[in-house]
Amino acid sequence: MLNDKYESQMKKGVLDMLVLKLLEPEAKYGYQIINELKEKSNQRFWVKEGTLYPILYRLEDDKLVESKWSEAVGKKVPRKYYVITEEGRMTLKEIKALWHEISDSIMRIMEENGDG
Amino acid sequence: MLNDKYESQMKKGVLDMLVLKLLEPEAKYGYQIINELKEKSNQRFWVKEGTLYPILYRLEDDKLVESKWSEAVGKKVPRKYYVITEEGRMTLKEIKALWHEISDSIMRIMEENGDG
DNA sequence: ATAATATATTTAGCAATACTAAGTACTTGG
DNA sequence: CCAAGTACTTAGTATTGCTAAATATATTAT
Repeated sequence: MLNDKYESQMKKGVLDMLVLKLLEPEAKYGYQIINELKEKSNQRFWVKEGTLYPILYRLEDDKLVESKWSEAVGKKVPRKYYVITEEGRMTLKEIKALWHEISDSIMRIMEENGDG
Repeated sequence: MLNDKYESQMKKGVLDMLVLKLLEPEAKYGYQIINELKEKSNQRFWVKEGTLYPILYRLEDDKLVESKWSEAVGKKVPRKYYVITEEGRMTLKEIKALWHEISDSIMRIMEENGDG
């Protein structure tokens, strides 16, 4: 399907932003982020692990998040929690502003009448 | 600059849509499309030739546009005009709807308060 | 005339990122 | 015991926007 191609391209760049946004209120682990993304977007951002984890590693390389393994409480599977950094919060604000500017630009062009 | 990276990623997928949109009212040639994109987006979509022409070739491969060289009127530089096809018009509608859905999804997540 | 700028298209190669697919490993329910 | 769910990792691919340069003609300035 042609639309699938456009859909995955349109997601580029915004996934980082969405992940940072989900981490804004509190630290979360990978699997949890995947599920929240899926739910909050009505299944539109249904990313596989192979999509999310590389994003998290990138954000960590860029110092926008930090990770900490959970203490072994009981017999739980270990979880790697991601915490947004101060730099991450500032970057999130910038990316968000950027996204609004770009989508406003797109909207202006797309809603224009042919004779405008 | 970190933002430049996000900006070019965020443009992915939407440039095809914008080009189709500009071709909707009438046939245009490459250079003209570049200038209109630049003007109508307040210089935000200031694409280089190496960005636009491959997009046009792709759209042509996908049968969404057709191209015709201009007749040699006087001593004008030859121009290759791109004409949107019927399939292109239908696809434009679909991509536009898709873009609205995706950007609405993004908006919903981004404007959410931390407490849910 | 000559040089510089604008118009106009083409192409090679790079970097970033979403995707598929598979693998590892532990826990829980039937 | 076996299947399904949880949780993380990694290899490899395709797409696409970008840089950069090459080609060629037309117009404007010196």
